[in-house]
Amino acid sequence: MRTEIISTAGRIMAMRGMGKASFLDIQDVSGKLQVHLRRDILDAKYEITKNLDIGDFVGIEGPVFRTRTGQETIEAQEITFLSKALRPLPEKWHGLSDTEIRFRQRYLDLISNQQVRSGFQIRTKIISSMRKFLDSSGFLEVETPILVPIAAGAHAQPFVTHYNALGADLYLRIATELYLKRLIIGGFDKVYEIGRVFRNEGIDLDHNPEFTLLESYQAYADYEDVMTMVEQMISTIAIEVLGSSKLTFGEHTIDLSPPWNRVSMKEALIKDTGIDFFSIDKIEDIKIEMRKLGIYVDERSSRGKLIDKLVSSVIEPKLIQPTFLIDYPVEMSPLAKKKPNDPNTVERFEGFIGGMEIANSFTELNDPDDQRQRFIEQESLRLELGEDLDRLDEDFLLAMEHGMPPTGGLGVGIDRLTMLLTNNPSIREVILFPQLKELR
RNA sequence: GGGCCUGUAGCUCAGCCUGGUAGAGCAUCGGACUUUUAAUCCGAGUGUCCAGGGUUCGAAUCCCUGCGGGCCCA
Repeated sequence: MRTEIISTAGRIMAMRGMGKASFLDIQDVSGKLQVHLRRDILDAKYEITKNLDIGDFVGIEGPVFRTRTGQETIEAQEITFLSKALRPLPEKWHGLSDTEIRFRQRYLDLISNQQVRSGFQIRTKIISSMRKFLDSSGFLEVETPILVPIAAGAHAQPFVTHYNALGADLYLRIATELYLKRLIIGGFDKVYEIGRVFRNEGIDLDHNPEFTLLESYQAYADYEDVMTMVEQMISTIAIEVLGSSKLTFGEHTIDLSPPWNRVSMKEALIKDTGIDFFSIDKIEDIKIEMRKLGIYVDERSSRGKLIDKLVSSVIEPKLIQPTFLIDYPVEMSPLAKKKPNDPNTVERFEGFIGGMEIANSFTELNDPDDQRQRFIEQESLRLELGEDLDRLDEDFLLAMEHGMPPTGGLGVGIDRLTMLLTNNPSIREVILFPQLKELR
C-alpha cells in the first residue's frame, strides 16, 4: 500500500547501505523518517548515495509505504543533495553527553538528544500559555528599559555598562518592578512583562546571571488576589502544556491544582525550629539561635538577610507541594505594604514548589513617604553592611508622589518554572545557551 | 572564595591504582550485499592522552601549577 508522491527533506541521521539499495534515516523538526533508496528506481542518481555522509541534508520525493516490519518509509523516486556536513555528528547510540560540549555547542545537543529538543519546545509552550492566560485576563504586555540609570527593584548586584553618547555609566536591569509600577501610576491597571533580567552573581543549579522573569501588576488587587491568580495560572499552564496538573519532579509527585497550601512565615518557623524568630528583637540573639541550628551566619548581617537565610535553610527545602509562604518581616521587603494591624510585617508571599522559589509577590507599597523611608533604610544598611539591598530611586518616588492605586504585584521565574515542568534539576538544562567561561 | 570529582580518537569510553610501543565500539575510508533499522561481513587507527613544569633511563599513568567542566559548601 502506497501513498501518493510526497516531497520532504531533512538531515541524514543514519545510513544502512546494501549495495543496490540503501536506507537512510532523515530528521527534521517533526521527527525522523526512513528513506528507501533503490538503484533500479533512481538509476544514475543512486550514485549520489556514495558521497553522502551522516549529517548531510537531502530532499526526497516519492510515495510512502511500510516495510515488512511495518516501518513507515518513503521510497525515493527523486533525491536532491541539499547541503554538506564537513564535520561528523555525535555518535548515534550514546549520543552526546559531555555537558560542556552540550552547552557550548547546543546545536549538537539539539540534533542528538530528542528529550533536550522537546524540553525547549515545552519552555516555549509555557511562555506562550502564560501570555495567553494573562492576555485573556485583561493584562497589557509592555516592554520597559533594560539599560537603566539605577538598578533597583531587587536585592542584587547589577552589571555595569557605559553609554558613550551620554558619557554615562548605565546598568542592566535586575528587575522590571519599578517601571511597571510607573505604568500602574500611569493608568494601565493590569500590566506585565516577560523579559530578561541580569544579576551579577554566581552560577549554580538554579541561578544563571541572566534569566527570564515574568512580572505583573494589577491595580485594586492585593496579595490574596495574586495568590489566587498564581495558582490558577500555573495549574492552567501545566494542563495546557503537559495535559495534567500533576507532574513528576525528581523523586516527587507534585499536584499543582488549586488551592495551594498557605502558611505564614512566623508559624512555619515556629513549627520547624520551635523558636518564634519574629519576636526576637536583637540581631545577636537571632544569630545565636541560628548557629544552634547549625546554620552558618555571616557576622555582618542585617536582620532581613538573617531571616532570609533561615527560611532558605530550614523551610524552603521542605516545601515540595505548592505552598504560599506568607507575611514577611518588613526588613526583607522594602517595596511591600505593611499589614494594617502589624507594622513589622508586610503583605508578601513567595510561592514554593519542589523546594524551589517559583513566585514572589506583594501588596505593593503605594505610600510615597513610607517608600522613601524604606529606601533610606536600605541605603544606609547597604553602606553599613555591603549587602545587596535595594536602591533609592528618586524618579520612582516622584512618580509615586503623583498617586498610586493599591496594587498587587508578582514575579515568576520562568526558568525555574520550566525546570519544574520538564523535570530538570538544573537551570542550565532549560536555558539554550547558559553562561560558561570563555575558552582561552 | 573553599572542598571533592573530572578532562584520552569526531562521539561514548577503557587504560592510570602497580610508569615500559596509544586501545575498543560507533563514526570515517576501501570492498561485498535489493526490505535494513545500533544492519551484517572483510580490510584500514585517524591522537597536542586539557596546558605548562617536575621526578625518572623512560610519564596518558606519579608530583606541582594553571585552564575548562561537574557536584557540594560559603
